[in-house]
Amino acid sequence: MPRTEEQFEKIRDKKKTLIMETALELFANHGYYPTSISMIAKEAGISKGLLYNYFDSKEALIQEIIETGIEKFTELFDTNRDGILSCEEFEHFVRETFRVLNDNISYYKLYFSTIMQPRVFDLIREKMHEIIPRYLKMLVVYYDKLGVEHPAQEALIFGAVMDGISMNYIMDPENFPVEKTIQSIIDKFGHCKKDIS
Amino acid sequence: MPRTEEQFEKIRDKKKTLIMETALELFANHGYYPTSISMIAKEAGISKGLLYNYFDSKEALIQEIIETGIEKFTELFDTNRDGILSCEEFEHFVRETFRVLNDNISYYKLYFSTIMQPRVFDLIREKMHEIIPRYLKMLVVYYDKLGVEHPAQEALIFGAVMDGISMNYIMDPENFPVEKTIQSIIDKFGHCKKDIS
Amino acid sequence: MPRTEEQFEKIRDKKKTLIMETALELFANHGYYPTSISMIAKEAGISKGLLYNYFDSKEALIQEIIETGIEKFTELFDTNRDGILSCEEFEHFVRETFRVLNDNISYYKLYFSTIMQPRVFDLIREKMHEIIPRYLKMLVVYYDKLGVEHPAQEALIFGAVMDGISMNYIMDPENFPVEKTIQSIIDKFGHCKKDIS
Amino acid sequence: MPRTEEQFEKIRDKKKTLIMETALELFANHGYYPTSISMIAKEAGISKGLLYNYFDSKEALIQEIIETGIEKFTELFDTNRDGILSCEEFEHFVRETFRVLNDNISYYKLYFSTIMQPRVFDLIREKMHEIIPRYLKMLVVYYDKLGVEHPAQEALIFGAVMDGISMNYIMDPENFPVEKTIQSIIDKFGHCKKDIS
DNA sequence: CATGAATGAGGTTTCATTCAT
DNA sequence: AATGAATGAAACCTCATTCAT
Repeated sequence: MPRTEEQFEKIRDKKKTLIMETALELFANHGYYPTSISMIAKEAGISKGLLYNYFDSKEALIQEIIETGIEKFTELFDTNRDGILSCEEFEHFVRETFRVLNDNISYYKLYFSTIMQPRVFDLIREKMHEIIPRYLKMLVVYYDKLGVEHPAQEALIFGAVMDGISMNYIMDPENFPVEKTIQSIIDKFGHCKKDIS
Repeated sequence: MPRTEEQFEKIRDKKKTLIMETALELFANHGYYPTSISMIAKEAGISKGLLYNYFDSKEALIQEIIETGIEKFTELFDTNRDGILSCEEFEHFVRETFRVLNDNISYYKLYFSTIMQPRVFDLIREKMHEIIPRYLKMLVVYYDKLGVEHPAQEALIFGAVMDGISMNYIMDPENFPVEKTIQSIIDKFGHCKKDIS
Repeated sequence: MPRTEEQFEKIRDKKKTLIMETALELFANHGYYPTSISMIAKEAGISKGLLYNYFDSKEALIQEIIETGIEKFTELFDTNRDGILSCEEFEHFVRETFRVLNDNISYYKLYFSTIMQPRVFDLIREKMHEIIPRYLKMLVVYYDKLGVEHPAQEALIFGAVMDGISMNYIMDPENFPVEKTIQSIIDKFGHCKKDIS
Repeated sequence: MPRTEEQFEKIRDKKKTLIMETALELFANHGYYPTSISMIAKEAGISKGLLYNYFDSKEALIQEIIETGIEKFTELFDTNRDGILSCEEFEHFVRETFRVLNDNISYYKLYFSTIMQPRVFDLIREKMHEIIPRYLKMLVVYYDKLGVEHPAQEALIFGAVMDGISMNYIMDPENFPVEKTIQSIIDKFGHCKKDIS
């Protein structure tokens, strides 16, 4: 009995996911260039040829890995969000960031090791230029609503701050003072009136 | 008549500097792995062989480039500093950071593109583990003196924030709101009493 | 449809043998260092890259060639031999040595050109230290049984003599007086009572 | 006061000897190919350039080293010898061989590591073809005079035997049974009537 | 869908040799 | 006589990619 179309697709999806996850792990821990296609294939338990059945090139592979990660990230933050952020949601946003980082350590290791590499960044430049403004705009609106003086600049600074915090968290999650940082960030960049109770 | 020792030393110093500067530029703009020894040699106008007269390997080259940069950085910040920071000096520290970044854009491009790459970071791990604690300690003392509640954590967070700020500045110096950021950082992380005048 | 495991193994075995035989010939006739991987690949009709698919390095290649030869040699002499040599077997041993040399001229050219080269000998030192004592012991027992005065020393000398004979034979097999040498060796180092008929 | 011609020549000779001895040591212990000109110059405490002032090439260097050794060897054995060997002189010849080997371990290490290497042997082939027959002839005459049946073949065999003995002695002089070997060789290859006393 | 042998361009590195000083 | 910076050819080796099966 031949497999149905769906079954085939399921197999393909599974293999593709396997390859991407294996590659992500290796890219994150050894770096993009030092990780060879051979290593990935061996680690995933498949042949090099099969890998090329799923990805046109090593570049296409990392591109898809990073883009998928970005999409997952945006999905998480776009749920029920129309671009308008409340004070509670700001706190949620910060907390959620740490949760997402923590759930995808390898991915963000790769992300930060890659984001500043010219050749690799070229592969995702467009995607980034499409995503980032959305978040910035959201923050600008937020700051504007709260009466912050230079909302665009404040948004930029906040973004930069979150980058640094995330990078440092990723480098050594065990010893990073998550809770204190969240409080600090909210206090300093949330611009919310504190409850006097 | 052979050249004198000094003449040779002068030649060596000049060539070594030339090689390092050329390599830095290329590493910064293309990345470490995509930059080949051939490219560096051609750009520097020397033969591949000569490069190996000055550096044992490509790794040794980037290692020396990064370490030299770190040393230059520490020299700048270590002058007349016994580890005790005043409020004015804190502001100076933040301002100076931007100046140093701006004067060494290529170097910091390389630094950030490299710092998260496992293989490359291995080459400078020790150096880093020797430098970073010095700065953290200085900040901890500073915060402690000002009565900040968790000085060590605050220092870590401030360090992470400066990383993110620096990285974003380096990626696009033209459009980064330097002055506003400096103010913001000092306000939020300086913990100094503001003059009411 | 992919090739079966056996098909792959067959291909690998064949190629590996081809490479080793080609390399042996070149190493023997030009020397180890003057023979480049390129020469071997070209002579074998394959790409350089493929050679590295079979051998990790040039050193690994010569190592395997020499070790394989040593193993073949020991196999020949270990058949039906429990370490006890009779007078007839001593003669057989000497004769067989010439036959083996003659059947593997290239190999022994390589062997003798290599055995005294420090770097190369390092690669097979262990193997040699494992093989040689076995043969010496056999000879010691043999001489001891025949009542020779210093059997260990006699064995050493005989070994040295056979080395020299073999080396000279290899250098110019055509003009070497094989039969006379065999007789001479047996007479002088066999220590057997001659038949008086 | 300018140096005299002789003084210059003396300096030249001294330097040349220094280079040759340094090179011999390194060639013997590391091999010809693995020893670089740089290593030799550094070890001898001179510049690479100066070395080329004395030797046209690396090949010329080893060639001169080996040829000088051969000449020294023939000088030793040619003194007061018109090609006629007595029984006592045969013994002397064997003993002398060990003494010469022992006094020039490095040289013979190099000699044996080199003699079978095609490229290197080419450099001294002529010299060898000029020397060896002289010794063979001397031995042939010797054996002929003693009534040995196939003097030419016996001479060849004896030469081969001495090669093997020498090689083994050089590889591990400490543990080689010199005295016993000398006796053994004289007994077996001297063909002298033993004194019955 | 799946394999891994095979390729070839290009990478890093070495080193005998030259040459300006 | 002496230096060592400089060259360039050629060495060893890697690896993304292709392809016959």
